[in-house]
Amino acid sequence: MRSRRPGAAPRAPPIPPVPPVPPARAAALRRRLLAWYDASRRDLPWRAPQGAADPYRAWLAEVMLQQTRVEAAIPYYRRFLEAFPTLEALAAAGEEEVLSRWAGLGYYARGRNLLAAAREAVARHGGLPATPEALRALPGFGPYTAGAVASIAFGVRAPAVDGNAARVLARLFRIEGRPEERAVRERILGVAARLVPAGRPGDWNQALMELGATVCGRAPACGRCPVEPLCEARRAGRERGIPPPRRHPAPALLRVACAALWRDGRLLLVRRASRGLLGGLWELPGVTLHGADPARAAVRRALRRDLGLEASVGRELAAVERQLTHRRLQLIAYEIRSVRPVPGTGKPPGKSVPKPVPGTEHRGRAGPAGPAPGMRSRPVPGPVPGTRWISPDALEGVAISTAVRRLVEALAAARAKE
DNA sequence: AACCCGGGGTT
DNA sequence: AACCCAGGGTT
Repeated sequence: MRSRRPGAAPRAPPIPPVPPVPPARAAALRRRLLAWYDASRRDLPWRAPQGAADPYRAWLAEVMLQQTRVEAAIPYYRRFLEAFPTLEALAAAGEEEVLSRWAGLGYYARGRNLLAAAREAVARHGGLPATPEALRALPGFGPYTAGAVASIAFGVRAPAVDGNAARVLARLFRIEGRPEERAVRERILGVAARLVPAGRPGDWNQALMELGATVCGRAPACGRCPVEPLCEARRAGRERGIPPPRRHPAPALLRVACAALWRDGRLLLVRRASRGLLGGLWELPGVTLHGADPARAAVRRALRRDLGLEASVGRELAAVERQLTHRRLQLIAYEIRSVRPVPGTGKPPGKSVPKPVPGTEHRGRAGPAGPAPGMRSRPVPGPVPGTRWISPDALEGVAISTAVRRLVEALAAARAKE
């Protein structure tokens, strides 16, 4: 520590540089970690027995693994690959079809971006491009996924730093501070870029992540760690404090009231807008409640505005509550006693629909439906754009969130008891 | 930089 | 209940 000379200007705290990565240390880390990976890597469906992975499969796995644990993604990966075995098959698919295979996985923009990127890759490159820069230009490819696919599938010497790798590297090089801050992130990325070996970039990146997932977690098992002797956080006794935990505000409550419209044992579903919460998925027609909104009146207004239906709203039939990361989602379904078309709105032209507060809208449709679906009378049973009737025991193939699935199941159970 | 986006497991 | 997960997009 050098003392400041009298008269010298007080210096702002220096920006910490990327920690040095001596070649000998890099070589030791690579040797030990790759040996450990060869011996104890998990047998995952998208991993080739040896060598480079199939680009399409590696990409699909990476997207499904975004913010999603390996064990949770595996069954989805198998089913998705069965439906869309190749990049070309995916590119030729429809969004509804893709989203129905994604249903339950969450973060549905991943599914939509996956389809858009597949189409773009086939059209512009005749397949997935090999460089991180070209991949990065496709929807759904951020820095991590671009580096992961380039290194794992194409052998490009690019880093791929996910949450696991970031934690491992921060500990190995004792990088203190919050990884959300740019300076900290740049130091981690700097170390990562210097460490990737030219020989086995994909295995190296996966080894870092694998170590973070199985050994170097929030509560690290240093006794099983192949690089413990090289870990500066461990040497300083700081392994448990790096990285510091993030804090999130308590999730807000989102109350949604909806209508259980039955016809011939089937329920009416409407489609949500493709952006925002649960974008592009099907749900019961309804509305988000604000404050102490009376639920039944709100449902009545929503049916009139969105579907052109005059309805009599009955009692509560079912309710479910789901915990999302950032929301407590509460769904309440009400009985619909009778329903008839609002006079004069059978063929609404460009009727102005009140614009919902962004992020709180609970209708997926651009405008009112055409012919009203009658309950007893059956005026025009033809399909209405943006709506569909589904049987509760035929939910496979329907793009529907877990929350709405639970609600539909509860409604079917309540109906069965009558 | 801050916020949004699901669902589920671990501690 | 807090925290996290093979992150990316938008503002």
